Amino acid sequence: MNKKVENMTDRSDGSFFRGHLAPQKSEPDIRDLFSFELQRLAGLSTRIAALSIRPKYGITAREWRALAVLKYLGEVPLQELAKHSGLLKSQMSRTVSSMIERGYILKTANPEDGRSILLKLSPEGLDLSQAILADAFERNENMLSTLSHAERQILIELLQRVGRNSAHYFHDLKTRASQEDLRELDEE
Amino acid sequence: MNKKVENMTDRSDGSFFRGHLAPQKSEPDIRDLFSFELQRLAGLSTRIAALSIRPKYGITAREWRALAVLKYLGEVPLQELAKHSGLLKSQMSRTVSSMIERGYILKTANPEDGRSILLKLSPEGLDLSQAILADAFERNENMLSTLSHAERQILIELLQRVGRNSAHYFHDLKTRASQEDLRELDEE
DNA sequence: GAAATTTAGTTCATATTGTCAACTATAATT
DNA sequence: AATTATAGTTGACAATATGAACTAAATTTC
Repeated sequence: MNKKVENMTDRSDGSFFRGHLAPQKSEPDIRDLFSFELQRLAGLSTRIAALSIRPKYGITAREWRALAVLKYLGEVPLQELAKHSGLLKSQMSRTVSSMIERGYILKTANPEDGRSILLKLSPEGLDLSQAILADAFERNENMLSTLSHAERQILIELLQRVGRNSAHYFHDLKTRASQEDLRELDEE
Repeated sequence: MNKKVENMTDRSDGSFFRGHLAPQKSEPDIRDLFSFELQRLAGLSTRIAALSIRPKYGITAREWRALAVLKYLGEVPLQELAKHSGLLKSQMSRTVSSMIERGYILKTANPEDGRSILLKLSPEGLDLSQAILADAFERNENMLSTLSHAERQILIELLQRVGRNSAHYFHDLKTRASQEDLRELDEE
């Protein structure tokens, strides 16, 4: 739960504390940027995952992610799966059809909507996703081993909150952008 | 519609590891995985950045990152710049040569090593990186607006620690992998 | 109830990114 | 001197991302 994090010193300019330089009246620096650190770590995490998943299971990280997401979703249309995985439906469509070919995902017609399909894991897909998930937890354990248990919970919780907040922000940005596009068309 | 899913994205107590809630019966679930949340957020952040940087400055996020990293590094060889940006030297070489063509980065020979080059920002590159950095801080502000300033500090510190720790882990993994490759060769 | 609009999914085209190996030219080691 | 290692560049290719065109089936509108 999320209260215990108050009462730390804020810098009034809103920038982050930087471990490497003593900040007095410092200029903006990319090392102070949340998204920079985020991207570097995400890239690292991708490389770590690829190192263990690809050679061992003959599957890409994205394919595996689709399986693992489908595992908790149960049986859903493609669009739903794409949304929860953070992919476009076009990407998900390809990913899924490759997983169907290999027998990890089963596809049935949606009785309630003829345009839609229902996807779920096959028994093989379930086994595979579980096996890889176990590996993934081990990798995460190693990545996070420098943090205490409490710190891990805080980290994940903060990431989730930022994730939800950023999703809203992104949606607003896109909406605003397309409105501006329309205005420009008008002016021409 | 599907009912297996609802109320899972948002657990009311805000805790992440469902194992603590229902330790006995819960199977591993990808939503419990740090790297999953990390990747989703990083993807979002990429899209948000692209939305604001690309159309406005005619530069990709990666190119900009190179400029911004170079800004704090000063004048360094390419390898050094690549390492701090989390890119391979081959990627950085391409990125840099495009930035040189456009006049944002200056390249001089390294007097101490004929193989190496020294890179630094041109005045134009400095201006550009500063302008984009200001935008980036604004974007981050919006992404993080749900957190208190103290929480932001904690988040970035935790990310930095995990980043350092994961870099070591990755290095170990790679070393181990190539040793295994060697063993296999021996056995043949 | 026919026409127009919207939606789910597939496919195509294209751009970007990531990875690795070959290649050059220097430098360092033996 | 010969070998080996390193810095950077380049080529080839796989993976990823984005958007738009297309189909078929809903849904809405008149």
